[in-house]
Amino acid sequence: MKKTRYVILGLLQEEELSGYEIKKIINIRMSFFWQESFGQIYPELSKMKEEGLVETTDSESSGKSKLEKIKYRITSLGRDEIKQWMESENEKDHIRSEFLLKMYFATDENTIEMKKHLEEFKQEAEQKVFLFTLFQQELKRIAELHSNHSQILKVLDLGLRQAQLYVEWSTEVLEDYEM
Amino acid sequence: MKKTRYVILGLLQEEELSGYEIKKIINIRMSFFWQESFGQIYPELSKMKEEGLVETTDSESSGKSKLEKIKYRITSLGRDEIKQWMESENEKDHIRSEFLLKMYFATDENTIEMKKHLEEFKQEAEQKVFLFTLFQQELKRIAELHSNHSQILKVLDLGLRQAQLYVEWSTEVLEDYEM
DNA sequence: TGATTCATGTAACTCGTTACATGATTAG
DNA sequence: CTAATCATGTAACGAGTTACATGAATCA
Repeated sequence: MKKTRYVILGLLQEEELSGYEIKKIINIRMSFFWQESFGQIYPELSKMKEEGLVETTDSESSGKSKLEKIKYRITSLGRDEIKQWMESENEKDHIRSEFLLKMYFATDENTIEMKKHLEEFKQEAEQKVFLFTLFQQELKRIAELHSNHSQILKVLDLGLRQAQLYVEWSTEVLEDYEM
Repeated sequence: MKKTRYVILGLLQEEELSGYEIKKIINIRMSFFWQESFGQIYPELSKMKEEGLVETTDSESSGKSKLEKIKYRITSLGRDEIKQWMESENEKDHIRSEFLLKMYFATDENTIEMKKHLEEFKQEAEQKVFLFTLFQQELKRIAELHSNHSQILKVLDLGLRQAQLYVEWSTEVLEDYEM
């Protein structure tokens, strides 16, 4: 079952956001366990507005900008919806890693290519370690502002440790390849 | 782009298998980084047979059984196809964890539910640690038989360590909840 | 004997990505 | 001034799941 609405409602719980901003946040902060595309987000926002789960904030206050940035706000109906979801059973995780699939099937004939894939995998993991560390420090600084920052920090902590594991593992495998 | 054919070809590299067996192997051994459904596997096998990437082994040798179990064998064309794939760029990983999504959005109001979800998550991770350990021991025993067992062991090792990380992390978070 | 598992396959449907169209704004 | 980014939206397509149908074999 489609979960797009819950990601959106979850983010709107904290602050008013536009579709574009929602996409950006998912991309940057949630990419290690979730992803959504514009083709899902925009239609879902319209649908949820019709259903009364969100509403648009008609803040044309700063009249200078003609850039049509539509900010959404969660309604109490929306809060009910997300609360109900929170209590529901979780769907089984869905994971697909083409790299691990190749790794699993690789033979002696593929050593050269696999080394390349491994190095790329390692680099990506290092990137993630870097980004997560940054984001973590930023969140810790402003931990008082929002009520659920401690939750986000916990998820982030898992993401960081997972990325670190990936770095360690790929380093080990690469060393093994050199011998 | 659809990857079903590569999983199938990868498994057929090692041994002759039926569609049902392919599904089972993916479910048990590869579930932490890949999944496929019957609705993908069976049509893909037919298509690949037409394309000449696989062929059926008409072994009606043991005439007693009428159970129509169709075993597939990889052809040299199929081996070319998988080799080409091995050299190609990897698609970005695709991951969806409804549990982590809930964790990310949880507030004080959801503490009771989240504890339940956390315990379930922990249990599943413990199950994985158990299963991966078993499978690893079995593979190590027969490591000589197949050429690419060392690769599988490496992937399995990552899966195991990841599952262990999940157990540690959820234990910590649960302890945090108790206070 | 009846339930469960083994085994193959298809059709309908939902989900999700990609490509495209449009136009404003900002950075170099 | 031009490229990149911001911003919204839709249509078409492809991927993937689920439900169903069928029937043999095994287990209790």
